[in-house]
Amino acid sequence: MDDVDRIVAQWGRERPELQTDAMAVFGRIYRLARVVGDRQEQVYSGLGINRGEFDVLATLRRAGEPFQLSPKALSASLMLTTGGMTGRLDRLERAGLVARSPDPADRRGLVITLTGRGREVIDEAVVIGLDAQREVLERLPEASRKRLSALLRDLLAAAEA
Amino acid sequence: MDDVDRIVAQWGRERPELQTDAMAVFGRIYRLARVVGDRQEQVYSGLGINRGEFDVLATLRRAGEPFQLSPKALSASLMLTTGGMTGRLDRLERAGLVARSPDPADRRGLVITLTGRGREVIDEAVVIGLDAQREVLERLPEASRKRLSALLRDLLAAAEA
DNA sequence: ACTAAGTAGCTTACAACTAAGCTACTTAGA
DNA sequence: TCTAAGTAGCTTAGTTGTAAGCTACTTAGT
Repeated sequence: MDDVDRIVAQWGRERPELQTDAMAVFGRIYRLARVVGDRQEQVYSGLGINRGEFDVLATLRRAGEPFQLSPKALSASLMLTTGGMTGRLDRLERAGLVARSPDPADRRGLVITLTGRGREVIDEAVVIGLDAQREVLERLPEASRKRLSALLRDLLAAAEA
Repeated sequence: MDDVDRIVAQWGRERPELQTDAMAVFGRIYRLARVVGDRQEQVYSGLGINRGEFDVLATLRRAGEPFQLSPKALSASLMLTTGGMTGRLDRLERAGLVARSPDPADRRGLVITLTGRGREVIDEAVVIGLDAQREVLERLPEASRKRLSALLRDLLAAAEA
């Protein structure tokens, strides 16, 4: 009987005709996103970045050598408006973790490059962030983790359909 | 092969030593929270409220007759600072969905009451919000939904431990 | 009964986002 | 080869949150 069970039980008492199964599933998804997200925020703060900035650095890092993407590609990948991306890049540039340079192929555009320091920070951050996630996930037995992973994949596909 | 699979594969190429299982699980949880959350935001907007305001109204409604709670109880229940709750209550009061009145038992405190209009709005909102969630969840077979629900419950317990 | 500590709600300052609109540049079509 | 439409990144205004600190009130310990 956790908080979500209590919420569902309250609705069951107040509105007995309601079909509340979906509420339990998504209620727990929202809480997990918040609780684990806050935890990641904490571990990243030790490196002077927040979760949004982590996501930018990680996207550049994952792209592989030479760790370059346009602001447009970054904002599309992170589902962020271009205005929001401008702000994140301002902060990251000020911190010396990325550099802006003109796109040689398109004078409207910029190229964002991970600096050496930026690469050090993200290479460290991804390890401690994963550790924080594993610390939670590994409390479930291996078989449960496998099943959960497969089911979440199906559910995300359903949500994006 | 969805977006999350692609992200995990990119990390596997760039940092082959990384243990990426947890990333797939929580990456999908974050996306689900965002995608389904945005969807709920949309359906509530037809009633003139957003998701945060829905949560306040829902907490009052679930409490049962006479649909009253203190701002403190609301902010604790929704994991919100008291300043944030002041803002939400300002908007809801302006919209005529809740009323503030002095707490007769504690002169520091207030009692927030759902108005008649507030009750109409939340009783409608909870139905259409649940419909939006069910529309996603019911694309999974019954057995999967049951297993997923149980696994998410275990994972949330692990995250909050 | 008094005082010190705690609590309730609000205010202020600040952070980080979106939406809309701007300028500069690119590209597709007559 | 112009020109109209589209795109890139930025700016501004508005939204919603947090953190910290305030006043007013309550409560626990002497």
